[in-house]
Amino acid sequence: MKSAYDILLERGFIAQATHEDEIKELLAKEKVTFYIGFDPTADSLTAGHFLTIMAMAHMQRAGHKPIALIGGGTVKIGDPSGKTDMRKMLTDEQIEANAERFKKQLGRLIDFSDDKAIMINNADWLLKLNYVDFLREIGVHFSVNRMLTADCYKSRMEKGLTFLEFNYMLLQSYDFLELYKRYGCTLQMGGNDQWSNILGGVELIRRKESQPSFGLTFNLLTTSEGKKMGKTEQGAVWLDPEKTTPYEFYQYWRNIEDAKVEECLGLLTFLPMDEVKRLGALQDAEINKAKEVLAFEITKIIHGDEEAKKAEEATKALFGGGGSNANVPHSDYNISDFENGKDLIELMQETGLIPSRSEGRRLIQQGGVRLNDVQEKDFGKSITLADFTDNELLIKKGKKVYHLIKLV
RNA sequence: GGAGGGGUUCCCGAGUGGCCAAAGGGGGCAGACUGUAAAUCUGUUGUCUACGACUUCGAAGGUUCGAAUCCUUCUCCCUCCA
Repeated sequence: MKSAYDILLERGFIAQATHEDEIKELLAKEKVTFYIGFDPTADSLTAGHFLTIMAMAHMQRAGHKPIALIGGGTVKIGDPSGKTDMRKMLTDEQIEANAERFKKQLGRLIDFSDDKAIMINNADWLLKLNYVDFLREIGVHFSVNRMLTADCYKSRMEKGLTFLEFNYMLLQSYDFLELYKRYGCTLQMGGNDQWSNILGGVELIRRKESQPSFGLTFNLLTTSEGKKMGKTEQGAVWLDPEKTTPYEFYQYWRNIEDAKVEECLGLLTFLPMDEVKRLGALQDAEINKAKEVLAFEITKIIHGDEEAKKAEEATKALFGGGGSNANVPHSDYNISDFENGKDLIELMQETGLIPSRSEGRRLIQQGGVRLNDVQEKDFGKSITLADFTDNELLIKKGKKVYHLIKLV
């Protein structure tokens, strides 16, 4: 049987490891307790977190025990790694609310029943630390000189780095030590941007406990241009269906660039690797089939089978190939709303297709709006019942954004 | 604490009295080409009751016929010195 390490390697997760051979051996013969941290900076996890959660799931399936560490304490500091600016400060209430939502979302992907996994918040120990004691016990083991050479601080050396943020590494390292002592956690994993922070913890455990511990990082999802993936023009791709609907979520992955299809299939689905390779090898227009599979599988993992099917159905209806309109993004209106005509731009604004009337005008003038697939060039257009077909009016914005108006 | 330099539209960054709703780039949106891809080209990118009006250049006052530009106070940031 393949070890968890082999699986992660094969699927393309592994970026760096502190002790490759030892970790490989350890994961092959022992049940390992490992942890990944999530700072509750927003009220939902994002597609970026999804990658690490998948790694966690693979590990759990291979028999290891995950600890999902909610960073209720560390979030108050803010990780400067890879950030060009300091983060906004969050209030205690926000942090708590965010942490609650993280818990729910993680619970969907990781099995926390029967002590198969642990979820814990580092606020439990970080918030009661005594400053002087902490400096004497932990701070003494860190060299400022070495910290400053860390890659993750480089960009901040020009823009400025506060002492607050500079301490982030110490706190994360302390977390690892704490989890090591509490649960015998010997492995920390995370995105590759966490490398320095993870190393800090490994070294701290070696110095304080004279014991080995390990770190492993994952490749981050980036576009072929090297930008972070999981972001759209509207912001991040969220795992919360209220922030990013399953349909939008599906569409995001359906529109992934060709070069990333195989990588994403490996990282973000549970499909067997030979299937991943087969799909990834498809060429030209054929690769769209692979993208359909990718979008469906990922949506299924996050939102469940039913929502994935709905998203797929809606996509078929909109982009050709039949299917019913039932699951297309839509708004319900009364017949009376259109009896005297309703301004098209106003309607588009109400459905969220456009943020302002000016935007609507531009869009229409540039030929970016279609009503039931007929281009509309008149920005003063008033929609009446005559514009509906079978009580439905499909508004298309650009090539990919649809909204259905239903009369009820 | 002292000296100096700054805060401009989503971001970076020009602009030192009217020609400024503000150059240029990035990003976004739309059009063309396509495969719901990438790349490329074109247009566009404050708001509105739209050939005009209104609100924007850290904040509040002031000078002026007229201010992003000048003055005053405040505030935040950066650099050098201590």
